[in-house]
Amino acid sequence: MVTVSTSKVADRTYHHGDLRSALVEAGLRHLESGGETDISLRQLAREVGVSATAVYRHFPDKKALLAALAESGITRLGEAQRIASAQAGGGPAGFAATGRAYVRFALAYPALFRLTFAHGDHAGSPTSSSDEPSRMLRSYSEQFGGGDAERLTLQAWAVAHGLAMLMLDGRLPPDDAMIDRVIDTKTLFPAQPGNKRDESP
Amino acid sequence: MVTVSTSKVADRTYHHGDLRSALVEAGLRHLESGGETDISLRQLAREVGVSATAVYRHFPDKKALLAALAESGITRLGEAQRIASAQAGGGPAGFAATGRAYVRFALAYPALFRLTFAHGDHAGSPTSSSDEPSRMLRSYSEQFGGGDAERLTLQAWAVAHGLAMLMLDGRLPPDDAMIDRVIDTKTLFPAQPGNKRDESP
DNA sequence: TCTTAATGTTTCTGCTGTAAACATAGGGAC
DNA sequence: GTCCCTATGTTTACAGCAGAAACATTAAGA
Repeated sequence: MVTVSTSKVADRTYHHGDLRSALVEAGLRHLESGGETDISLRQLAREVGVSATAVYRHFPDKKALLAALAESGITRLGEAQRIASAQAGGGPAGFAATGRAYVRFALAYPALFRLTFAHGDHAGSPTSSSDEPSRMLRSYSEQFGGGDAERLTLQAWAVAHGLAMLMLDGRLPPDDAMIDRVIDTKTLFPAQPGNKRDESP
Repeated sequence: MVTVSTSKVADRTYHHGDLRSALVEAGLRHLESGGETDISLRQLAREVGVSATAVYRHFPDKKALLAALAESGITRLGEAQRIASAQAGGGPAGFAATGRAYVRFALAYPALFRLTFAHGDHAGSPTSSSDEPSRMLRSYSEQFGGGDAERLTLQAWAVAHGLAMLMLDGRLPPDDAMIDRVIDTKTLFPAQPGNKRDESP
């Protein structure tokens, strides 16, 4: 009577199979489910059903795990922005939509958003970054920046990021209408033809 | 041979004298001296020369101590902004100066700045706050907001805060010239007479 | 002088990240 | 088929943390 295990799922074998992915998934679940920023390696390991120190076979330290999670955060943010941009039909409205999506993403996944911006490896301005949020921002700014694309890039990013952080930190109420009012095409980049703020009726 | 102590200073008595202030001062020293956000109660207590749990006679928990430190942070930020505003001679230039001072303060005292915005008790927008940074922001926005003061308040705050956070988190280089370029009177609130961005020569 | 309230200390619990030594399995070389 | 190597687990241990509970000391007022 041999206890050969032919079932290949949930078998509690000595080796987990794909612990790295499991840890990242557990971490994401944790981050998405609540506003709690703190993540405990041991807790994560417990949830995955593995000893605390097993984590170190896949990540040199906690920071590395967090960095992996942060990467997922950027990806998801990019998806949200791409969808918002498309729904707005591109153009100046699309640009504004990516900004609003940025803030709404932060409010929807506070912990993930915080982590994303606290633990990115990534050095350098969006001028040199290749992640999707940066690329979209750069692209739109070049379209509507009117000779000073970089300034627009920075201002647009700063407004969205600042609004997001202030709302996350309870400095401003997480008001949806307020997002629309602050991230406004007309007042934020009025340099475009047909988009001037001084046009009188 | 009585060991009566008549000296009233640095006597290592059982009772510290003013432990609460000493803890806050030690905390501030800690926050100002480096970029490290983490503060340990025990370390603070050690520096002050007192047992770890003595802290709890003056603060219900760690959060409360951090909140006290955060309050100091707001005060100092306000001072920096008031000076900058005065040096710029008030007006639109003064407004921009408060914004730049905001970002420079963040870069100069990263840990203190972070703490200030992470652990403020304070609920509500700057519309209702009475701290000096909020009052200055409100006042300037009403002067130059041109009918939509609240929007200007929010946008100005968001730009400064966003830029500060992005630089603190290593997303943008802490470039002094970049601060000047992003927080720019002409492009950020162009609604003022004599301050239009579209005036052709 | 005696009592009491404020403020400090010791001791303890349960949590954390992580280092070191050991255990187990799966796959390739013989 | 057997043997050994390597990847990936576990156990154990350490130091540091926040905070609760019980006890000690002191200053001030009745």
